[in-house]
Amino acid sequence: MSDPTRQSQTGRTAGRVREIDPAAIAKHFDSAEAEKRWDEAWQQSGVYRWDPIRPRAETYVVDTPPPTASGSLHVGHVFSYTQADVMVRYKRMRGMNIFYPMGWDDNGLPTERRVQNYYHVRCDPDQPYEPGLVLEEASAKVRKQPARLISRPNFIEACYTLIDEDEDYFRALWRRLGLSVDWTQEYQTIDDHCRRTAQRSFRDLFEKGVVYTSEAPTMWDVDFQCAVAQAEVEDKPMPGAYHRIEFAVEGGDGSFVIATTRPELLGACVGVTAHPDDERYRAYFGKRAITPLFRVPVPIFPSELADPEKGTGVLMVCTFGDATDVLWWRDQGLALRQLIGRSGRLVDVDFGSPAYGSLDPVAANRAYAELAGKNVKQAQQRIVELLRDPAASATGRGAPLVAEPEAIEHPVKFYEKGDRPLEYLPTRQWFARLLDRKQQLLAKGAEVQWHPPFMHARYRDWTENLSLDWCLSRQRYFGVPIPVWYPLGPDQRPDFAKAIVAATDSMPVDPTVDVPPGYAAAQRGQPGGFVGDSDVFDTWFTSSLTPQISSHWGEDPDRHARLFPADVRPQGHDIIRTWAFYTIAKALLHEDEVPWRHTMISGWILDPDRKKMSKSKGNVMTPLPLLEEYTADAGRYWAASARLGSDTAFDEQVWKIGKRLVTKLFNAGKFVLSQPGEAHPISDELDRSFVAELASLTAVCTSSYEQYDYAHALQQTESFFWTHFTDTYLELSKPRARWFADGAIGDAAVASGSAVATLRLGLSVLLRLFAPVLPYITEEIWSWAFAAELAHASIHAAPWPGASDFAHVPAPDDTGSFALAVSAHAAINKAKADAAVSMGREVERLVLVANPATLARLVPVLDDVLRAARCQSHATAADPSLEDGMFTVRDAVFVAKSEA
RNA sequence: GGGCGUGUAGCUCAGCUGGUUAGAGCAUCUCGUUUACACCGAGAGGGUCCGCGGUUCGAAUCCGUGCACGCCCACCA
Repeated sequence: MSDPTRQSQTGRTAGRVREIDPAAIAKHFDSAEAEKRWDEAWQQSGVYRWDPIRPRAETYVVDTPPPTASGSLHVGHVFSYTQADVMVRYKRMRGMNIFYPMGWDDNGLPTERRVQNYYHVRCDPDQPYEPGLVLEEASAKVRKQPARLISRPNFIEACYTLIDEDEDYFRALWRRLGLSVDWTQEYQTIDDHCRRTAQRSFRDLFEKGVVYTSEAPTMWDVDFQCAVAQAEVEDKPMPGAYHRIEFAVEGGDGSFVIATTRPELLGACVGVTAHPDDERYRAYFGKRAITPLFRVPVPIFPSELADPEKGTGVLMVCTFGDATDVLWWRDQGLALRQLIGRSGRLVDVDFGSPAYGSLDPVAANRAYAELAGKNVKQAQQRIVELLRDPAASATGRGAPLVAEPEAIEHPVKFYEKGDRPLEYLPTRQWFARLLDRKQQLLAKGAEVQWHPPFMHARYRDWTENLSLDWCLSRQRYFGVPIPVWYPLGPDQRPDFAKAIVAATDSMPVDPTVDVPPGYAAAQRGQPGGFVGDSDVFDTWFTSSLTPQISSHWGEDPDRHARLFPADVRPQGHDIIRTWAFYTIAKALLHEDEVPWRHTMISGWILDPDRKKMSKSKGNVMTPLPLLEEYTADAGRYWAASARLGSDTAFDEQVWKIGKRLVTKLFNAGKFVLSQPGEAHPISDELDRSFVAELASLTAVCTSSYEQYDYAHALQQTESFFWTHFTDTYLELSKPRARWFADGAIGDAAVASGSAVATLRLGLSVLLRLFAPVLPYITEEIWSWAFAAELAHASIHAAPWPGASDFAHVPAPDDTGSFALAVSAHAAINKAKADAAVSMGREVERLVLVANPATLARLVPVLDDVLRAARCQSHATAADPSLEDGMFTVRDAVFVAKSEA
């Protein structure tokens, strides 16, 4: 189909060209009608269908980003998905067999949240399943009441219902936008196939010893009650305060004051540290401090990580205030005094127990009773009051709080979707070992070609600075279950070291429902029986497998070989550290491969004030009204005008320009294809020099696209189309093109045929250069004549323009001829503008001035210039002072309007 | 604190490996209806290419440096 040797050539076709009847074509382009019609035609003809038979080398595989359909739809989606589609369309026209799937990322929190809000429900795993439960969108009245509690299976059903609706909406947008997706290759990250792929991935990593489970302090969101990975954490500046609290040194020899922003963790204090060189505290190293209020002795140790400049230079180590606390706790083998529970409230503890070892358990427990059950904020408030009481002192020298809290602003870690600061809680989680593979991760990242290249730095920086293994498990409901069971001992305690991973052929499994091999269902939860892991995977665990999901890794080796690694991953720069990183990690861990050879990184759409668009700011633009007003092609034009990787302020003006271009193409197409003519070879100097310009434009566009620089190709094509084609060549060749209709014979017929053939070649090439960006209008015009004439039913399956389009056109005698004609034409235009006459006004006579060499070179195209200007007679004058290629006009006399 | 990017006309942006007088579109102004297009055409005005220093016959472009803006990462006592 795309074999260039089978391509017929405009201008070579024998006999009359197939012209259209301009009257049969609407005055204006009805974009809405055309978009609907062509979308249907494309789906029917299957132009975007992947051919599973063609070899890998001819295949271009796209690892499409699966959108979160439950998220809000805005112009940013149009932006980045169009940029990818433009590249895909180019590759398709280059003859590549395109694999371009669409997935939906339904897993996880965004969907759960949307279901909770939409139906005003909460998932409660203890509720019984209600078969056939039908939920409705919650009314304002219902929303005022407490959310309805529904069972986990009901909740998951509700998720499925809603994502189906959301996906329909997205699908409609993608179709409207003209994304050349192969809709037979669709997946949902929650469907059986994806769950199987994710669980298979886990099993493979388990067998390779890459994943492990451990109970360790993990970042924890107290609202979602869920573990969080390093990649999902962001810092927010928060107001806080230094609280200066006096500790005693055991044995009565001294005291010191620590500064802390988290006084509520005083009861969780397990140590005290200062810099080894800090003279103020050197004497205390090796001794024990006594905490005020709770009177617990804790070791005092030196640490390089303590900053003498910060606070008072000495600080309390708690389980756990921050990441450094976790480090110290591990390195020093400190006690574990976990005060903060999973819900973010302080749990009950006994300060008299050996784990706490208070010297005055009664007083400690009395104080702590004031805090237990409170959340962090409330506890902080209360403990500050308690610390103002001199009786709480560990030194007996007055209130432990030695100064009023000093307000500061400091960065605090949040889950990116969370509302309250993260806590570190010791919980059992599954992890993937990444820290010991940094070098390989960096090497794979360097193997990928990043577009633009500087985006590679983000990947590199993130990988180099990685400090935690990947926490894979999440305490959520709507996700892919971790396919693991644990044997229960006689005491009903799970043996985590003997995890039973589901067999590949049983996947997908839900361990909370399915039974592990060798056990009976009745043994669930029984002594000597088993228990299923109730957690699900981090959503990235599944979405990092999109290349393998598409290639049917582990299921269809032939397909996998044809589709993996993919050729290109389009995505946003905000998810380099997550999606790109984890995808590279997975490909490395499973097969020691890169997941794709190229990645194209789109920028963001900012609002006109250069602020990021977000739902909460209320500055989100929805795309459909824009597409209605300006056409889908115009929206694509806007998206394709922006270079990869650069954030772009939304500018409706660009949509307007896009629409103007569409209209112009429509009109130019109508004109060119309505010229009748004998299809003579392209012979005239003007025509040949125009074709030479066209060929060089084509070469520029091709090389730009090869570098993923679609924006440059578009800009060049647009500028050529407007200035060289419509403003100039069309005008210059128009008189000759019309000769045929006037019954020209002999040389005139040849000259006329040359013009018509050139117009058609120009249009055909320009349409194809525009086709990746403007699929609708180009297809529309293509269908008028070229589809039959050039034997490619769809422009999107037509070959990308190249040497074979120009091979039959002889080179011009002077490659500068066209530029000279443009320049001379412009000089006459200026004379008309200066005289305030219309461009169509006939010229009785004029004098064309240029330097002698330029005048001589102009001769072969002079007639075309003069005819286009409606010039009855002329003279030339030499002015050696003028630069090469420059013209001016003198003594122009115009035919009076009434006569004309 | 580390890294990346950006800075060109009133606005949005092109200007590749250095090469005459720096470009486009929009906006402004003037003129013009011409059988593809008034959803149009022709023309004009408008710039210390962020500052400073350097390399060079020649710098928007290369080097150094400073400034401004944006982003990523680190910084949580």
